[in-house]
Amino acid sequence: MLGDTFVRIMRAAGYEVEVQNYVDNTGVQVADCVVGFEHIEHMTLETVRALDESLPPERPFDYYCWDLYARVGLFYRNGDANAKEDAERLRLRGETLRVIEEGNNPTAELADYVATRILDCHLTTMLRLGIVYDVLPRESEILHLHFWDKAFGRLRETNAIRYEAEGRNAGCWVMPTNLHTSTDEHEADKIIVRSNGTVTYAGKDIAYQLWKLGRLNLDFYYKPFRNYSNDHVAWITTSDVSQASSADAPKFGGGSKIYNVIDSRQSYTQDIVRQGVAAVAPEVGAEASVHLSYEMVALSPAACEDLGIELSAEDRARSFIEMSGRKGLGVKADDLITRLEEVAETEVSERHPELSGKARKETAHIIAIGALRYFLLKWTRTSVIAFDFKEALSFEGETGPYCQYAAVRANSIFRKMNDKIYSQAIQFIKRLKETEVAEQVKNSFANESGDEFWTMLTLAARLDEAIAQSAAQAEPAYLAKYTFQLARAFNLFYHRHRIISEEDATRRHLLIAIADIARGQLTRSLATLGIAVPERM
RNA sequence: GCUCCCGUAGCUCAGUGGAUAGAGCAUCUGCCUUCUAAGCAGAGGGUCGCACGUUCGAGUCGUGCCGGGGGUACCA
Repeated sequence: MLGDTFVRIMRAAGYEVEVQNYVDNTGVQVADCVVGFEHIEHMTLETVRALDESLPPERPFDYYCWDLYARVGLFYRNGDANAKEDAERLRLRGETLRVIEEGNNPTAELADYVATRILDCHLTTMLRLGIVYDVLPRESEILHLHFWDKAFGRLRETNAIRYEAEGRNAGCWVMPTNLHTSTDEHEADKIIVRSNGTVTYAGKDIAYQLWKLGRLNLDFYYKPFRNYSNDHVAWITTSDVSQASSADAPKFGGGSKIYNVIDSRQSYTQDIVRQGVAAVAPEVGAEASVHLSYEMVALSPAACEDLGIELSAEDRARSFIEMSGRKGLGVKADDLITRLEEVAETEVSERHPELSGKARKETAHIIAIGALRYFLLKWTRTSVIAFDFKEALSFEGETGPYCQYAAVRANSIFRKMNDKIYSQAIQFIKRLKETEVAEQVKNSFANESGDEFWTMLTLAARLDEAIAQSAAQAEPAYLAKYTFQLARAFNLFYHRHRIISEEDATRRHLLIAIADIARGQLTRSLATLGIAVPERM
């Protein structure tokens, strides 16, 4: 949500932006799902595929894997959530990870199926929120197309990493760093290549970021993955030349600046990655790679209760509880969106019984997405979001629907206004430079409403400034706050002035012009946040 | 230990060195014969964690302390 909105803001500010979604298809989470299928359920690619096809639409493959992943967490602990992980069972993960990385074996094929299906589900969920991607670089290609090998060579040449022959990290390639000092418990150096020869995420991300900056002189092969519309396809990387249609794909990567939208808990890893990138490509330096970090979305104690999760007395006293996929502790985006849509539909049906079922659903969807997007965007990136159902499902006060409502009210003025009154106002405003007209306007601004007019107009005029500032600070919350202020100002303006029925013609022309400007700016501001305005609400 | 972030109204949070520190929620009180009340107006509620410093001026910058959280994995 943060990344998508930042993209919209950057584009609105005039930048050319490419949207990538990194597909970590050789990582531990995929490996764990595969361990679940192979060693708990004793399934193969064929039976997993059959299972997938038999799943009901309300509990699709990603839901199944969410549950399975939590079961694997228990499996590693021999069924006791509080026990230590069993070293023997944990070895299954390591072996699975290694075999996946190696490729060309049944386990790797199963992993590929699982990762691809999860990705497909993920894109569908994101599309509900209005989020789309340009390219989906897969971690497996970073390895198979030798991105890593090349980056590895450069890291060695520049002495950014060194081989440890002995000690705790014997057999590993590590990157020395002074980002923090070492203790008995914690080594200062970061392991880039494990003693079994596999590469850590940090290593793969260094290679990936070098490609993103056009500093690797290698490229992926591409094939279409998802058709959003006729002119927008999300391309996925492949190492299989025969399947690729790279010639039809746009040119990806090679950016001058990259924003890596990653949880602040990964800031240490990102610092390491940036250090590695800067060592290999000193000409672009560390500034070219920005860690666009954000604090986590956690659960409020009340939300845990709503989810039926029992909390210790200690946890209940906390302001938030961290989500955990491994513990199955979290809110699934699809569930939340569906719930928001249901609540919105109830409201829409009450207010607009005349609308068709289809129109109600469409309106409810727009409101639900507006509510969710604003709810997640109103917090600054450094603030932990303690997710609360009551707050997230609220449509009043500082919310997306409040802002949408202001725009809907504005539009409804113009829907009810007859064309003649509107065109009169437009003609009048066009003649502003004429002395006589200017004099009339000046008089209208001179009375007690003048200040209100100016407040509304100057605030509306600051949209571009708000977008520029939001882009410069990489802080979507700034634009969210501005949008709310603009909506609030319009609601007050709407309340204070009758527009269509205003009898003083000059005053009416001005009210119409101001309302027209306000609704235009509000609509643009909302669109930049990825929030649409429904016909009615 | 080291390191990063947070501490502002009952709660959740904004706040770009500059005016009397602001929103939303919650509580209380008003306002629908009108372009939509998912709205508007009003009331109460503050030692901006503490101390010292820089400055004409500090919620904002610096130093130290106190409290909370994250990271410091051969996870990501």
